[in-house]
Amino acid sequence: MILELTERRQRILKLVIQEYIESPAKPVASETLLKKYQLQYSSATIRNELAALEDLGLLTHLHTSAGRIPTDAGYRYFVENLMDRQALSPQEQRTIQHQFYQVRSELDQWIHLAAAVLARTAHNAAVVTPPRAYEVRFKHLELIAIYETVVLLVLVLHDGTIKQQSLTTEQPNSQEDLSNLAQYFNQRLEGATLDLLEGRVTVPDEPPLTPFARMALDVIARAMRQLEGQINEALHHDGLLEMLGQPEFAQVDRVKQLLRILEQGVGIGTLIPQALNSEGVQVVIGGEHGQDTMREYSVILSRYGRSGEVAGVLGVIGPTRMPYPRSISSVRYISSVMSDLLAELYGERSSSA
Amino acid sequence: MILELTERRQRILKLVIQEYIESPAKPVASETLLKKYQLQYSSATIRNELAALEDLGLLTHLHTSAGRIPTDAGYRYFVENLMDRQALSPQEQRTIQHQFYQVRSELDQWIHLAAAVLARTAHNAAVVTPPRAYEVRFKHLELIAIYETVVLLVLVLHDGTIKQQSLTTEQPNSQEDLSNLAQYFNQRLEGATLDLLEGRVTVPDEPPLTPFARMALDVIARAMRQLEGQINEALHHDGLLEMLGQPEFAQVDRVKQLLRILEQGVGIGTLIPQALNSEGVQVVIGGEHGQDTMREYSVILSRYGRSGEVAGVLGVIGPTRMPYPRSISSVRYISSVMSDLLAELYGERSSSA
DNA sequence: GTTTAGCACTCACAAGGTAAGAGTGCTAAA
DNA sequence: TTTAGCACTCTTACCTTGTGAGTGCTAAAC
Repeated sequence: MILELTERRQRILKLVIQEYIESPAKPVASETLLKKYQLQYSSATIRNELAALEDLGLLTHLHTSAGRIPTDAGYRYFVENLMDRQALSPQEQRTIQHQFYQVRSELDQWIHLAAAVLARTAHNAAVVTPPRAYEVRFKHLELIAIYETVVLLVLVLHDGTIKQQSLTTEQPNSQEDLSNLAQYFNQRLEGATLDLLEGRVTVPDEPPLTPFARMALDVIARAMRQLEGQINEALHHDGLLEMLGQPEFAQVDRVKQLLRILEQGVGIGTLIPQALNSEGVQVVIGGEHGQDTMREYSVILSRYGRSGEVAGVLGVIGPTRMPYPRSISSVRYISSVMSDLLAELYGERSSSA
Repeated sequence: MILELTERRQRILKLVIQEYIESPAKPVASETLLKKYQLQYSSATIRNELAALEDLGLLTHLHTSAGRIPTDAGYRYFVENLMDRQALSPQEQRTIQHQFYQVRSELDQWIHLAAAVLARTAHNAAVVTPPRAYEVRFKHLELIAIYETVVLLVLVLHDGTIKQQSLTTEQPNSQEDLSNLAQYFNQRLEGATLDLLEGRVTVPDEPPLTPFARMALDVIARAMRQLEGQINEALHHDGLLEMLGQPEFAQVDRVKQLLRILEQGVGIGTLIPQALNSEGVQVVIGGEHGQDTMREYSVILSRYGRSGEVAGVLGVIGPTRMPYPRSISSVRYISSVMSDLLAELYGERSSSA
């Protein structure tokens, strides 16, 4: 649906939305607009225009004598046509760069930092999935004798994901035997995908695997299988506290809803794989995608890393009344920073944003 | 302070507290007690006794014509003297055992499962710290070439903790060189504490470390230093959603308080190291320990694992009005299950509870 | 001395009623 | 097309009142 709006209507719509976002959440009255932004026409004219915008479905009313609030369509129009697309200030960019620089070598801190920084920058809740390769591939195995009959298996995958498992054996193991076995696996399995594992180590003309080696292989296969479909489960979030001050969350029911979205991925489950395969920043406003759970929330997501290689998703979740320009800039900028980090780690195949 | 209460007063106090916990959070009236528990004395007598218990500081009033609610001291008396110390039902124990059995070899899942199970069993928020050794000791190092000049360093500590770091070098590295260096470190550093690291690898009559080896050693030292004081930061929690239905959290401010406790460790920071060095289940009711933040919350903590060896802390946090018997049983049982898991992993030095 | 019936008293809470204020929508004139 | 003016609507805050729950006290009963 393409809407042709007169310049004046565009201007008024934009002001209503900006005012509503900053007020915060107070319905916007014609008189307020007139006074605050010194418009050239009277409040009656503004009222006429507001009524027109309401007929177009971009604004609504809570009751006859209340000011206007934007509809989902109104926000959508704002995001696509009216919004000032300003980047984060150089000062903020430097601060963020600096924070990431400090943890650049600590892979397990990345997503925590990303979520924390994003939440604080966008003033909303943030979600981040860890970077994962499109395909799960074996990289390295380590077997460490922890205690006579207990072995710690550390599996490193091609994208840097690490899984640790413990194995209990009948007989005591020497570290030497374990290291040899690990080396054997490392030589044979380098780069293997899940379906290649078996074939690489069980070759017709060779002695079969020992029971322990068989067990280890099974554990590796199971771990890799588990990681294949795990994107949603690994959703990390931050910034809940940031949001609870907002008027939308004055009643606890709303907080519960939000928790279900953030902790259990209800409602954003489908959006994440979608964002992983898209370019640029995705904005979903309210119930646009037919998700009833999300009717009162907006989600701004972006992939970081490179599609098909190692990549993850990060984004912001908040009430539909959210500062879109700032949120979008934040998501865009932080995803570019994360992309650069990944590029550094996996070689310069990726390009900087 | 030792309080001598007549049997009747004890009985009434116990009923008031149980009723208040289950009502939920409704002040308890004399008439209610009489009807619901068919006491042998009249409501007037009960009122006299209630007034006496109030004089002793075990109960209070919100206003003259309101029923009684317990004070912190009342809860304390209840927990120490009146509570029925029932264990979890065999059925529940089996379910919990079963859940832990399923992830017994996946170390990184333990604390997630523990928090989830504890929260659901105790119907409150749960906190769990990962198992950590009293002393941080080197166990194993792995250096993996990820990309020409990028190396993934995987450090395994003696307690099973894994840290991953990336290193960037000037020159490309061969996996063979890396493996050799790792092996060299593994031989020299086995079991070394932080202050021994340096001495083990820089021996007077040997060639000095290569720049890369020096860098790796620094990273190891930094990681170990970081882990030394990290108990609080690693606090994992679950069950927030579980609690929001309770009347205590009807207003969002309370939710914010709770979040600050769970996410930032405000108010429980000191309790955790304390629990780590104590035997048995610790119960802190309301502001007993002078923590103003915690005035309206109770904490039930227990160590799991063995003091001085590998151990962690788990527990329950809720409003002072919490089902103490059940929470305490849950914490006790799950800490014993976790202790058993640890014992299995690190040998039979620990005893089952 | 302990228990209990009886009753006055207190306080929270809900219901109803009113007034004030914000803001629209419409009309008619500019 | 714009705008002044005003009636109308609806929310919100505030008060008032009534009701019910529940205590605390007193005086009689056990």
